[in-house]
Amino acid sequence: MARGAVNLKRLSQVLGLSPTTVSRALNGFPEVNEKTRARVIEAANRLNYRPSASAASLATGKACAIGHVVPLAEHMMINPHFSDFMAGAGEVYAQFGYEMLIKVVAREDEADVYRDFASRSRVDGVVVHGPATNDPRIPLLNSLGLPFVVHGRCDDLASDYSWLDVNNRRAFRRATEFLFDMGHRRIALVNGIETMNFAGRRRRGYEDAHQARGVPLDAGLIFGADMVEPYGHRVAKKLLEGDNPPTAFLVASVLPAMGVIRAMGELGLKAGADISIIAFDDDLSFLQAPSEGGGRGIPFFTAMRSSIREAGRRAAEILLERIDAPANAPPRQELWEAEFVIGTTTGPLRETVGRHRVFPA
Amino acid sequence: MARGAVNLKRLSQVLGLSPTTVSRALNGFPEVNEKTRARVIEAANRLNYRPSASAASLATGKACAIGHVVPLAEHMMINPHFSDFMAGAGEVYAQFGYEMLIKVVAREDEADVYRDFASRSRVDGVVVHGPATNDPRIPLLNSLGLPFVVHGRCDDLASDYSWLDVNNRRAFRRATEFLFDMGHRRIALVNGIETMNFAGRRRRGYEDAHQARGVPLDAGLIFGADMVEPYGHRVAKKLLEGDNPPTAFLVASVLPAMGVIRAMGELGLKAGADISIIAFDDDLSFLQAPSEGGGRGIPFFTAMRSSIREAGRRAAEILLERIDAPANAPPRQELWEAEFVIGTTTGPLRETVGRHRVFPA
DNA sequence: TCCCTCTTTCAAAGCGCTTTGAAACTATTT
DNA sequence: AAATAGTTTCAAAGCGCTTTGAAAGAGGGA
Repeated sequence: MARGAVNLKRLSQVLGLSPTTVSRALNGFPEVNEKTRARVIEAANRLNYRPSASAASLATGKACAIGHVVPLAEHMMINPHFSDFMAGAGEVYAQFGYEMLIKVVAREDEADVYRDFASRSRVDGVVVHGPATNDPRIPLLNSLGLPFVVHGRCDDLASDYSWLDVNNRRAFRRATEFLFDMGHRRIALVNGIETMNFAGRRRRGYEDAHQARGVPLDAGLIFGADMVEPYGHRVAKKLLEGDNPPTAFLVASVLPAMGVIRAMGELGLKAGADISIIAFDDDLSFLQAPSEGGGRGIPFFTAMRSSIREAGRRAAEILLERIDAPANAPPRQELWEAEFVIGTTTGPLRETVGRHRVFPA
Repeated sequence: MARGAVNLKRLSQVLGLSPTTVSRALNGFPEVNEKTRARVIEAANRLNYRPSASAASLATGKACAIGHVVPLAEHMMINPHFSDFMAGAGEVYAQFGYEMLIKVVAREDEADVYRDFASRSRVDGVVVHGPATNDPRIPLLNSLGLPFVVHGRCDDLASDYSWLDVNNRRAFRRATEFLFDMGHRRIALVNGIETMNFAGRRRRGYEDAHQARGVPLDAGLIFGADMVEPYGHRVAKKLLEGDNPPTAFLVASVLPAMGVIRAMGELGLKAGADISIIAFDDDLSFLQAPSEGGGRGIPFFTAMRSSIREAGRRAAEILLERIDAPANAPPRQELWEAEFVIGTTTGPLRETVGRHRVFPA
């Protein structure tokens, strides 16, 4: 405690009341006279009284904090997708008087951190990021009795835990079919890392569409890696300079999609006219131009869009709800549909798509 | 505390020792027999004992947590620069057993949060992000007695507080002179928001170079906004389509620099050959291609480079050091020089830079 | 007036840890 | 054997809050 800060004892002395009454008055208990309560609140504000967090935690057993574990690894590092999610969650925490506790650790230490969170009662719950198939964290957290919510899902038999996810499979199926409808047949899939569960679903959606339309899959058009800008650039450059290039790209994030755009720029190709691109758009805040006059202009990318920030908000709400709910409450599971927005990066198939074409006059 | 978790009392009963001795044994006090200590540690591991965080905080007055306040506003939201910094800081915290506590609040509530942090002793120190000129947070934190370190500086008379900053002025002067040396005379400055202190310094560096070389400034070439991708795109498009376009761009971050690249691609211009670009590169992790074979390849952007993640690490170290240091210890101040790396986006001035040029064969 | 109920306040006992000051035990010296 | 010093352990008192169970005060009915 900062030196000289006023604590409950001192405040109650000043008021000529017992600590009990003061505590109750401030915490909204009904059995305290409204006149007394007003007096207490006034004095608390005047003396700038704030209850010690650790003392309150110790007494109540509640930490009023939510933990987020961030793997230190290269992939799934603190990336823009992640931090936008956090920003959304943080808003909700602040609103409900919770703290957000972030721990950056090597992946192999993640389980330890959860155990630590649970037994040291540092947090009341955690958000699980980037679930893999059959992620060991779910059974661990269940056995620890620590409330949690998963951003994403672990497998199709969404079993006994709460999650919030986007219907990635349907979104990618729909986007693929949209490109088919535009006449495209060779569509590159620039996917995220396939160990991440959501990437697998996206691929399945892409495959679903091919199967439904009877278009054969070409393994040479499917890629998976961290969703960073240079990845998109590298893949696009390689494909577009190679033989039999694709006429469209389906990209897992706007970051690699920007890389694809860059590669096309270098080759003199124009998005929409020469090559079509659809990106999954998490509505990342740092890519949005400050809205001039309110509404958003016509989007650049044709995209499957779902705000990851909004997902962060909702995940936080679900978690707080579960923390207050009885332990046997049924898990909450939400599947969101991505919005499909048409921007400037898609167009009908052109007859001749050569490489190093002269820029159209 | 999780139900059934073993606490100090239980552990000491099991061992047949007093809580005092067990606590001292685990905390490395010298006055405990090494044999006893070994026995205690073994039992603690076996029973999976972990001291309660809040109880320890309450008893010691130390929170073992560092606070970061993130304004909810549009600019200086959780952006990639910010989160890379956090990742670096988080590594250091984890290493020293500290927690990172993040609070997302509206800017006008920031002072309240600091007061709260201090009087509720939730954190032992804070990191101040994005200082403005004469930032009110510095006197506030000083008066609260809460240790802090500033990422950046508030004014040139770097007074009585600890900070870590990059020599932005020199970096931008040097980059501008580099472009002058290449023959460029009309150089656009795509700066960050000028209320941020660092943006002012960058502008001054740009102006220094002009003055030193006797090149007149053109206010029509200077811009300031949030460092997002569409900003660079918008400015570049406007300038390059206008009369008397610049031949080079000096950009405050790789994000808007990517926007500039995109605009150039749309106009059929090639970076380096047609237009030169130098960006300030914070070494953002999500823009780095995974290093194949260890070393980093030839960089795309010619850039002033300084790892913001490394800055996060160092800032955390400085803060932890200050927390342990006596209150009257002199502040720590570090000024880093940015590295200048030559990539593919700069080249000598071309005679004729038209617009909508045909892509070179 | 007395008794009963309802409202309002309080004293005291934790929550689980650290830390002070003292006690018990050992080893060394007189 | 007694005194001294050094080592090792402990009982007890907090840290600042919440919460239980009880006491005091107020109001109403007999």
